[in-house]
Amino acid sequence: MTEDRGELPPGLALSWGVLPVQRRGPKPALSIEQIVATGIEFGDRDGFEAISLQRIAAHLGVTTNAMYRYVRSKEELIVLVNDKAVGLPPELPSGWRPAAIAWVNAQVKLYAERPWLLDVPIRGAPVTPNQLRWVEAMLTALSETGLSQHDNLGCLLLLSGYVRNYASLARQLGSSADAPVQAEQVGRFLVPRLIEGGYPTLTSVYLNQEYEDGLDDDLDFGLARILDGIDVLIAKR
Amino acid sequence: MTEDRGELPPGLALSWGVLPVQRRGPKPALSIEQIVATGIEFGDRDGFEAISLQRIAAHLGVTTNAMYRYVRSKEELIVLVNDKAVGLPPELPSGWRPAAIAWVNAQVKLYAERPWLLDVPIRGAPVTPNQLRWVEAMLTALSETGLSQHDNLGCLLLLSGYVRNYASLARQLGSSADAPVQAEQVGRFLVPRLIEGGYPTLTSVYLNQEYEDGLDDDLDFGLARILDGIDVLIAKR
DNA sequence: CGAAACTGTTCAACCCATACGCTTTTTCAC
DNA sequence: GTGAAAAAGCGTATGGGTTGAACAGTTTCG
Repeated sequence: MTEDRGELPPGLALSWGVLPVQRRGPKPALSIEQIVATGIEFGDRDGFEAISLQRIAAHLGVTTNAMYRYVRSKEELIVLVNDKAVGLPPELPSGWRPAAIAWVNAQVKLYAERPWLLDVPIRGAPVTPNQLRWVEAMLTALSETGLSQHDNLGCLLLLSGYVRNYASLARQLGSSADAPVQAEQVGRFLVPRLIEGGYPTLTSVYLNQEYEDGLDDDLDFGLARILDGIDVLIAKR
Repeated sequence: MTEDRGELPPGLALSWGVLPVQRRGPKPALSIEQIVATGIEFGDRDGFEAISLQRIAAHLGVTTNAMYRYVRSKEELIVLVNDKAVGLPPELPSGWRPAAIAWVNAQVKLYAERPWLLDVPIRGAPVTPNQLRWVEAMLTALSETGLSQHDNLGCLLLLSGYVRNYASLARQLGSSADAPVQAEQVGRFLVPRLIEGGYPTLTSVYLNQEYEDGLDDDLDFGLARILDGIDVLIAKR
């Protein structure tokens, strides 16, 4: 009856709602939901670094170590917070291409709303419920391409990697108020060294200020490349 | 004369060899090179977690806080260690397509040799010397496509995101000895929940064990998609 | 020589994690 | 039914790790 979650990766069982059966002893003062919700709250307010066991414990009126009755480690907590914060994917339009565009844009929006999600270290393949909802949504949209499951997985890997990369860059360049200032400062430091160090192409990139303009275009650009590439594959088979 | 590195991101100045000028006072007992080399040593031997200021300090016969005379923070240390460990890119063959393939494979090899590089959190766009060598190499290879610099940057973003994602997945699935066992265990846990939870596509993916076979094929697959997508763009312009 | 500047150490705070001990509640034997 | 044992909960104590402030020793410049 009691699931043997000994060997499972941190957060897997808990994210699916499998909690260790408790048979005797005092009632828990807290709940996982409460803890995770507090973690998200702190993340939204003060960023990823603010999600600490100590802070959550203090906020809930408990000592830090009481947390370890609910999660095995901070890593497990982060996995749970991440899955909850990711939430559910939107309804995708029909047609794999519009669906892919909608899916990518939804993720970009998500990362814009909760930038700290980009700071969550990636442990490996997604296994938690909400993450898998996103995967499932895109995978079913891709199923109409007629490609093999294997190929569809490859396409998914391509898309998800791209979104994350793009969102990470967009956060650095675009979001915060002093970002342009900082970017300019970096440029002033970097350009002379690029010139002297033998980085001709990068030098011209920086001098043309290619990195500054329209990030929205960049998103569509890379996405179009990927989708065209998939199209080529579909035509080929 | 003294560069104002106050506003620069951590590790930027140091990675380019700009150290604060020292005029009087005792000679430093250590050097940045020494510290970074020790960090890489620990990373290679025991993984990313083993790179700690305390350990490095102990190994070099100093107290932990003496480290802060050399680096501003652990983050800065990690940036330096990362750049050094990344090293120089290989010579790329001529032709942008072969060059891209070689570039991607070289990175995959790098990540296979130093898996802990995948645990280094990504702060944003690359700015350190060796990282930029890689960027420069690929960018010059792409320059023969006749695309705009802007487009070339988009292609690069595509490729680098893909490599990292792929390598991260490959590490999880393929490397360690007990990985298959763990994967199977995850599958046993997950499949019933996928069935009941309404994940039909993922269920079939797991049942067909699509995730197990040939990762090398996957690398080539996604890469081919990207390159085909770029090809389409070139033809279009 | 004296003062300025840089060195490294000590002290202190916060965070993650483990071990142990006390209390509470359930279970089961009598 | 009742009471003791078992197990779960929380707190205290302890230790490794990152970070910063305050302090004392050293070297070099003026």
